[in-house]
Amino acid sequence: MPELPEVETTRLGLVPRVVGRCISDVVVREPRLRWPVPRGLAARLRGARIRAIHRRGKYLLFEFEAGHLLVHLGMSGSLTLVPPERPVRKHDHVDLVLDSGDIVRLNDARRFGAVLWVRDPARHPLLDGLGVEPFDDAFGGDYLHRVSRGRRAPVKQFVMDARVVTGIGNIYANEALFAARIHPSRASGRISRSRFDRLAGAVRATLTRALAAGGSTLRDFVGSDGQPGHFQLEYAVYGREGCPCPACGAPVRAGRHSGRSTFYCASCQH
DNA sequence: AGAACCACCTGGCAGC
DNA sequence: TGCTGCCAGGTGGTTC
Repeated sequence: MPELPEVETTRLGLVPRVVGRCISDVVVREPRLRWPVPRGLAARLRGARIRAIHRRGKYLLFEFEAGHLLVHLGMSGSLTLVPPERPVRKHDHVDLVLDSGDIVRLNDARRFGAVLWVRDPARHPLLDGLGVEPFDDAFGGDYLHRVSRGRRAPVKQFVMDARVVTGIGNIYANEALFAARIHPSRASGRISRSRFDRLAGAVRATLTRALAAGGSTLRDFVGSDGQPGHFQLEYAVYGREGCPCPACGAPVRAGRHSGRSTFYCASCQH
C-alpha cells in the first residue's frame, strides 16, 4: 500500500487534530511488528506534547521534545484518528491516546510496519541513508543522471531505490515510467540527461496527482479519516495487463523486475 | 559498490 | 465448501 502519497495523505489528515495535543496513554496490543515495539512507550510519552508530524520518505515522525516516534506503515498499515468509543478491530496493534480523547490507531494486518523511538533522526540508521525527497530542490533529471552513471540495473529498480530517491514504490514507479515513456527494463546508466528530466517531471506529476486523489487504495489503505483513496481509478498501466494503453491502445504488458510486478506499454515506452 | 535473492506476515483470490 | 498455491503497496539483511 503506502507509498509517498498515502503516507503524506495520512500525515496531512492527522496534523490538524493531533499536533499540539498531549499523549495521555499508549496502548500496545501487539508488539511484534517488523521490529518489536519498544517497551515503556506509555511511560515515556504520557504527558508529552506532539510538536509536529514530519514525513521522510515513507516514514512518519511524530516530534516530541525528547525525540521522535517513528511510524512506518509497511505494506498493509494505516493510521486513523478514531473516537474513544470505536471498537478495537483485528490488527489494531497500537493506540496513541490523546488528551482530547481521540486515538491515533495503527492497524496493520501483515505487521511489516514499525513503531520505534528515535532520539536523533539525523543519525538513525533507518533514516540517514535515505536519498532525496522527490519534491526537494535537489531532485531532478540532473540528480538522477549523475547518480545512475555506471549502474546497470533496470531504471525501474533504480527509481524504487530509497537510497536514490524516497517514497516511490512499485505502483508509482510503473506509472511514472509510463508517463515518461521510458521502458522499465532500460539500464539506468544508459539513460540520457534529457530523458531523466522527463522522468523526474513524471515522478512529481504522478505523485502530485495521487496526492490530490487521497492516494491509492487497492485493498486496505485508508487515510486518517478512515476513507480510501481513489487514485487507483486513474492508473494508466499498474495492474492493467492486457488493457489498452491509454496513449496508443496497444495492450499493456506485464513483467517482473527484482521480484516485483511491472506493467508497461511496449509501443510507448523505450 | 552493486545486484540478486530471501525473509518477515496475513489475507484474498483463482483453480481444483 | 474447502483445500492449495500464489500474489500483494516495503525494505533490511545476506550472499555473491
